[in-house]
Amino acid sequence: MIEFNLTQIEKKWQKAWKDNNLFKAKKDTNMKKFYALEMFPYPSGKLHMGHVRNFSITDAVARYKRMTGYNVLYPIGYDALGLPAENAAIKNDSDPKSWTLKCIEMMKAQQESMGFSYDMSTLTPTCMPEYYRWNQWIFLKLFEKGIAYKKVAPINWCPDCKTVLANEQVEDGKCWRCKSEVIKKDLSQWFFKITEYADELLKDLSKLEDWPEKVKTMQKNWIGKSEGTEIYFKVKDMDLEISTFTTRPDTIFGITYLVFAPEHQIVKQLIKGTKDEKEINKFIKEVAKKSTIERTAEGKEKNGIFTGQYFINPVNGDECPIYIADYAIMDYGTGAVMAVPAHDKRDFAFAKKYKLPVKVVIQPKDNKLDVKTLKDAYTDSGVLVNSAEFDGTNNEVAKDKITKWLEKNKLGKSTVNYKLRDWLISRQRYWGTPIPIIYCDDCGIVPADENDLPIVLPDGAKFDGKGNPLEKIESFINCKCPICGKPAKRETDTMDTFVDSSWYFLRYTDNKNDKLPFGDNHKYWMQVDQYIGGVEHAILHLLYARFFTKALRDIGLTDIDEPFKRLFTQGMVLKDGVKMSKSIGNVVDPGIIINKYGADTARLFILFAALPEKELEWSDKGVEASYRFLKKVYKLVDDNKIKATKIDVDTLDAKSKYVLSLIHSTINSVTENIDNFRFSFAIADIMALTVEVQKLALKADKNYKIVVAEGIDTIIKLLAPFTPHIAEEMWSMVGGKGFVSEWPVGNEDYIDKKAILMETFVKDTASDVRQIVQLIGKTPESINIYVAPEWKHKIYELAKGKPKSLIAEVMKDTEMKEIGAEASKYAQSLMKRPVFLDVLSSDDEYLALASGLDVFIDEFDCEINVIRADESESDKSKRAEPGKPGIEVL
RNA sequence: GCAGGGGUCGCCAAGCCUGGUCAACGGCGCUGGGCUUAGGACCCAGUCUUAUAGAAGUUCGGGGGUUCGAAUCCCCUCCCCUGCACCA
Repeated sequence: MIEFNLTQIEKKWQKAWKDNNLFKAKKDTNMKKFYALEMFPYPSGKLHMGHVRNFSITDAVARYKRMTGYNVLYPIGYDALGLPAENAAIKNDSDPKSWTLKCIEMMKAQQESMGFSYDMSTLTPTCMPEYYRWNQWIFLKLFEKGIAYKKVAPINWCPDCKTVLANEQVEDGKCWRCKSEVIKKDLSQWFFKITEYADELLKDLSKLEDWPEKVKTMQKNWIGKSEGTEIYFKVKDMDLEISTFTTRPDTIFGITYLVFAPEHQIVKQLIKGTKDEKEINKFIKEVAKKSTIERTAEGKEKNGIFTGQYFINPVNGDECPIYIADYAIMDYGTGAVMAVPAHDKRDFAFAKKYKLPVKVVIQPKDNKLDVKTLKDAYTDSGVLVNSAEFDGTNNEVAKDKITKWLEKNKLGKSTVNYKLRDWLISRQRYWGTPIPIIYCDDCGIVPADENDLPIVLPDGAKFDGKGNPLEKIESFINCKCPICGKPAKRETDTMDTFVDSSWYFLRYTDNKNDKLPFGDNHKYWMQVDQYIGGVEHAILHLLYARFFTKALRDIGLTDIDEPFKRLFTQGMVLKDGVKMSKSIGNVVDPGIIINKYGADTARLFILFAALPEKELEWSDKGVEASYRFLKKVYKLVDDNKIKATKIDVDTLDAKSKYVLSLIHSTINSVTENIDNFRFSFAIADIMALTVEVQKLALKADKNYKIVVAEGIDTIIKLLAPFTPHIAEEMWSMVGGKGFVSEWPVGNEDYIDKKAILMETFVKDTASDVRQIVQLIGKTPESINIYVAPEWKHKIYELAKGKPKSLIAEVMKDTEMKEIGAEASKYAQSLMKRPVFLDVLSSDDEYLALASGLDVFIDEFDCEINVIRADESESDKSKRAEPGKPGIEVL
């Protein structure tokens, strides 16, 4: 057995690719382009299997597209700013920059060892001023436009660490690092006005035809558009108006109380001076203490308290109590909810708990609701009752009618509400893009001068985990006001790292530009033709990136309004049925796999073991199978170092004709499968072809060699997108010039259905013969094969495309529909043999078998006699008897 | 609760859109054999049940329907995963 050192081969070709600068995107904008992009990784320093899968898929696409003549841009980059680096710095008493850069080097080395075909010239980590200065530049433009703005907002604040925490960093209401209780705090924060784009972001989802439905749905839900009505209520005996939002204005006559979110500003005025003020404030404090997660986790139990105040329902003059309840949230709608217990499940539950009245205003068509027996809210449609002039109206119609009535009487208006909220980009952290804003005592909030960019993160920060290090660096904070020139203070908040990833794909098209974030070059490259990454980014990153593209369009930088033409979300990598994770301890280190089996093996396994969008179950056995396959191909090429030449089909015999057919039909199927992201099918096809070519290669005849060469040539090319290193190596072994660069095209003239038919005959017979030979354990001297005319059913290949019409004919002839079940059986019996046999003349069939038999002569080196069973009466006795496979070995 | 995706012959996993080449691709595993001192590797065959068989039977979560014919279409139902979740 031949030994081959895959790791050595891989190193050799990685160097060759690098030396030849093979993957640099070309400047020629006349070429058809393809922009392949993977979601750039956070530089943790180590690749995990998820990365390897992501990149292997993208690389296969990029390589395939290059081979089919596209000018491909396949960039590399790192999402290099962010918390982990800062935490590492705190832990190791170092600084985030050197830690990050070190990690990038390690990660890049691993990516190189996988042989991904990046255009290395695009590499710009987002932590470099050359990149983040453009974050600042864009911020200034967005500030000018009013898209970036500052407002006071409640955030999670850790009093010990003196910093904001992301929701994910709050565990059970406590800081994940120091375990002290996190408090809600109002802080002045920077936002991007993504809500202004809510409608467009929603509408344009329909443009994204090649996005997974799942992702589009998730975004749609996240934006959460809901059309409804804003209704105003007057507080009894007070000069206060309450605004509420509802999608059910049709139930307005059924209101029996109203709830406020505890944080609602009006609440203070409402309870001021009332006898229960203290108690109510206590309740509010308790709710505020709970984290959002805690508050919503229970799900069922609703808590509230009566304010002592009443409001007036304008449609009927009812006076109803005003409550404060934890199930009302400040972030949605107006923070106040009109409660209709009879027709809303939450209101119903709350009303039952606090013994509030329930009033039915919608009756279903079939049965009548009775307040006394009502077990839960009725939320379906029906006809209005107890609703004055609207009685008898269908509730869907009433929604509109009542809203119009409210509008006419200035008691409300139709409105649209979104769940989407503005994007809070302020971070009280060091390792992010400094927000280019200056605070001047005289001029107020002043944007930094564009010419002063970049505002660079200062060195010498101390990372002690207490607050934002930037706040302690005087040289950074102190500056001059760009307007009046007086001493002023710099903003110390930095930007959320999602800002970096919201437009990096644009920077890649023009990453050396020092005048603008990107230039005209992007017009040629954008949109990203294929974006590939994990589904975990379905909302945040992908929504931000879409928003950013639109915002950049509105500040005149581009005409594009959707960045990613096709999105592909790959499945997770599992081990033992669960996600690979450190805590479970089932992580497989890609580095170890690469060292042991080589990058090509890892890539092949990952692409072969599951369809890319499905979950991938890691299997060591599977990896070994992939390795064996590569070894097998390598041996095949090593044994047959011949160059492909032109083929004259007429000179070929049946066997080689068959293999030639298979070669070209495989080219077609592999091409189709890659186009449809079915890499595992494509690879299975290549494997099947390899087996056939290998068998043919065992023959000594020159005739075969031509086809074997063609097969090898094809296999190398087809494998190149998946296992590029070994493909290059084999390409050079057969004397190929340069690098594997051309995708093969299936030649229809070579695809010979008859040849395939012959093969199926031979294959069937061969398996029988082989078995007998193996049973005997010795090479036979002579083999007799008796062929019954109806012998083989496997002539479907030739009948391809015909069965349906044939069946139709049969059905017509026998008027099957009327005969019923009997006919069904009849049709089936017809379909199984006679019908298809008619497609072929029996001579063809016979010839097919006969001409395929040279295989045996070669394989067993014995005499073969083919006896056609129907040649004469006497031969019928020699027809295959039960127990014999129609073959006699002498 | 809402939304999305699934349940296929030991395991992984195709097929379903466009119903009949489906007992159902491929990989793994297992069994037998060839080759070998042996093992590994490699090669061949088998791997739902019955059967001498190229035959038949019973299968694609469960139930029902449409059809001459259903893994595939329709309805109901059970189970699993994923996302969002007291969104008014």
